[in-house]
Amino acid sequence: MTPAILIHGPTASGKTKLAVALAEALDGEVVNADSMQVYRDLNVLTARPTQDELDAAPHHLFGHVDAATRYNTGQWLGDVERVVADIVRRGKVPVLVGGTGLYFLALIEGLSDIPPVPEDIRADVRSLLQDEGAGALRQRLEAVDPESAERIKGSDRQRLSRAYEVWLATGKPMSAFQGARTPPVLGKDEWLGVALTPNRPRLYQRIDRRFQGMMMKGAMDEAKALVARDLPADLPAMKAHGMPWLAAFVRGEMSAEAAAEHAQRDTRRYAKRQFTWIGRQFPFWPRIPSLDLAERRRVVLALYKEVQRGI
RNA sequence: GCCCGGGUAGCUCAGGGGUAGAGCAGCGGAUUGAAAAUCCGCGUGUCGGUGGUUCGAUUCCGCCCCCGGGCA
Repeated sequence: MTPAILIHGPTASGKTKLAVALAEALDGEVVNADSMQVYRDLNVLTARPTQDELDAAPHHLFGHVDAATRYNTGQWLGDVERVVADIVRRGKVPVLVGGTGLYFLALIEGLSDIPPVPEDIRADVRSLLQDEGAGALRQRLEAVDPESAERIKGSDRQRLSRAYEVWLATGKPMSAFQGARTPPVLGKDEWLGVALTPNRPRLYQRIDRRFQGMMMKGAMDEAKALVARDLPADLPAMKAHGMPWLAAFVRGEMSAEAAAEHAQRDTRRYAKRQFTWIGRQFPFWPRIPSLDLAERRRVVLALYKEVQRGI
């Protein structure tokens, strides 16, 4: 098949521009691999591609989910499998781009084959966590799935919840599922992964400036509209960088300046975690430290040619 | 020029003759359907400079430099 290109890198590293440039050069189509850019209600705030960029090449899985939905890795994997298959069938090059490392990991290594957990069970566990706390949830989990409980550190509410949900839904410990994985959407020779790794101080500067730019492009209106929907605060979409703080500003609980500072700080911290992820999970993906678009494009196209020759 | 006050971590500051803390920022790590999430861990330092007193000075003394305020 036509090999796909996977572009990963910390937030504000210029992934979108590079993806569009590559799609144009290779007659490709851009596919979103970012957990927040899927939400329709979040455009400016998640730095989705601009109209010009959308016009330059076909785009998929951007803004196709409502903010009220609890979208997740499994759903994305299903969506992306369908989209990539279609792109390949039409003889185009899939260019997957995004900041969500877990999505890429699932894409190339598969996920444990765990049946979907019904929403009512998930809601039960959420309220259990709310009422009893992480410690109690851990105790419950220890009783039914000691192996997972052992593996999950501290009061990691999310992983404790997930493991307990799986047990409630399937009657089996999550650890029993984790030995095997679903076949990956992209096999070993079907993709080229590259990681954008700009200098950190410069990236932090870009993050801070980009947020200012978002504010000028209507981020506040976007936040207001989302707040007006009065959705549960624990929805993924409500946790997009800046949303909790802008929401606090909208409610009159915080100054705009403080909200901006918090949003920028959260984003910087996220970029730091992304660096860790790239370093540890994708140690063999070629690094591209340059911030220059033409240089990046040249490097990736050269790598891509090598991959094509190898197939 | 004179008189005060201050120069300690990236920032705001505490401390005080036995080479130093706190908050924020930051750094390292984990990561299997919430992942822009969630969690674990870590003070990162010529205590402005230079002489002196002292067994020992970031701390006390002298001089110098810088910042703020006051008087001229």
